[in-house]
Amino acid sequence: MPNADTKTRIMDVGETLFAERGYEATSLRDITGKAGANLAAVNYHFQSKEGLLSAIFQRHVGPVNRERLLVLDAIEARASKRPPNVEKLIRAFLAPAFARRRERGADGARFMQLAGRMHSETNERLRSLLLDQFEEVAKRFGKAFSRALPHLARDEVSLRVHFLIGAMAHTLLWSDTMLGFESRKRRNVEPEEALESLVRFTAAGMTAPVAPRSEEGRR
Amino acid sequence: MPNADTKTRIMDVGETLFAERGYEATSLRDITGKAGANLAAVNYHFQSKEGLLSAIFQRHVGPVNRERLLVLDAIEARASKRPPNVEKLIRAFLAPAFARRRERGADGARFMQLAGRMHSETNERLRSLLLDQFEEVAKRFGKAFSRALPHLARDEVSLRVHFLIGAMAHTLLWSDTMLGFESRKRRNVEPEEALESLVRFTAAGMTAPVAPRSEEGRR
DNA sequence: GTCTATAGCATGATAGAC
DNA sequence: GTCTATCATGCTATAGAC
Repeated sequence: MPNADTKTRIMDVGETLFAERGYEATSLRDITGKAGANLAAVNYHFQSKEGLLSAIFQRHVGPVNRERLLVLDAIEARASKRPPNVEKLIRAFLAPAFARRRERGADGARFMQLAGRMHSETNERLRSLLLDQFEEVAKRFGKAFSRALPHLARDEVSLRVHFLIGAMAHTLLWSDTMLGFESRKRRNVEPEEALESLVRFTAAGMTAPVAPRSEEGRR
Repeated sequence: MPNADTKTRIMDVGETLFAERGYEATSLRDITGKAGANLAAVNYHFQSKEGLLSAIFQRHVGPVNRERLLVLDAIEARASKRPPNVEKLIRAFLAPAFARRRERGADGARFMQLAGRMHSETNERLRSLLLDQFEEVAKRFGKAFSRALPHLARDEVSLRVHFLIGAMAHTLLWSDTMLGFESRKRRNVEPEEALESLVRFTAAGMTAPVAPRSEEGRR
């Protein structure tokens, strides 16, 4: 959308470059140059580089997280007393992010990549951008997974949720340019295909038995 | 080790800062300052900032990947004709990285974090640093997983390996300062505990049935 | 092998005209 | 709201003395 107003154009380009190269590796000059805007416009509209990232991130993550919570509401209303189904919980968590990609085309793909990247961001200030946005989702889904997996220790559930998030973040970041693991050939992965496969994988992982199948495989 | 020679001190500090803040966010001045070395020393010993990262990375990843391949050799020798056991393959891939942490203490923990971070590096030049080092491991383990999961399509195996790597990378990056998913309380996770849990999770994921349990959970 | 000094350029941010 | 010009600082890298 090269005809959008300056503020939007900056956000669009910023989204692309932050997603492709990362926050630190992208300069405001890169962004304003590509957006056909003046360098000073970033500070005028967003106060700072961090402000720009924040605005970009919230544009997508707000709707995605609202959708996640809506689906979770529906699941809990239907399950009411019984513990919720793990695969449904996982799908409620993952599908809205992948759906946004389908709905928004290139825009959505860029957001997915940026979101994946933010999960490995360790800068405290940038990280709290992400954590603030996820506070309610984290709390609600954490509780739901604990209820759905009552036989697991709390810490074990927490670990497994981290694995789920890691697998998701990696998929969001790379599914556009995924490399074959054996050869280095690139291939694109359809978001729907990646989602279905990821749900299967993580649902099996979350519900895995606590006691290892055999304790001799250790060597 | 504040008494090591300059070259080693630079590598140690570089490892710490690259792991904590990322490559782009760390300057050579940060490194040489903390290492009590001269700014020019980096270029003298390592030619460039990239050269330093490369040296740091190879110091650990070489031994880890050699160990991975040794264990894989043993598994394939024992299984010979039959397809190898998936959980053993996973353990062969994951355990050497976690073992290095146990053996090397703080050094190993820093390396784990750096390694986790490299998996979400998209800079082509830095990324090929990682891919070059992993070429043989990727090829051998890719083949082994395909043999161990003959009922799955090649692309499905490849996707699942990516999920495995994503879960691993996230765990390597965060296990030192893992946040509870519900509350934001930090807690440290013992590497052994994380490894065992990760193996269980990913073994279940890799061996998950292809056909979804029920196709109505879609909504 | 280590130092100082500096080249040469990029950075985020802002002041102030229009 | 957009521009130019510029500040102050940071960056990687190198030349050359010791």
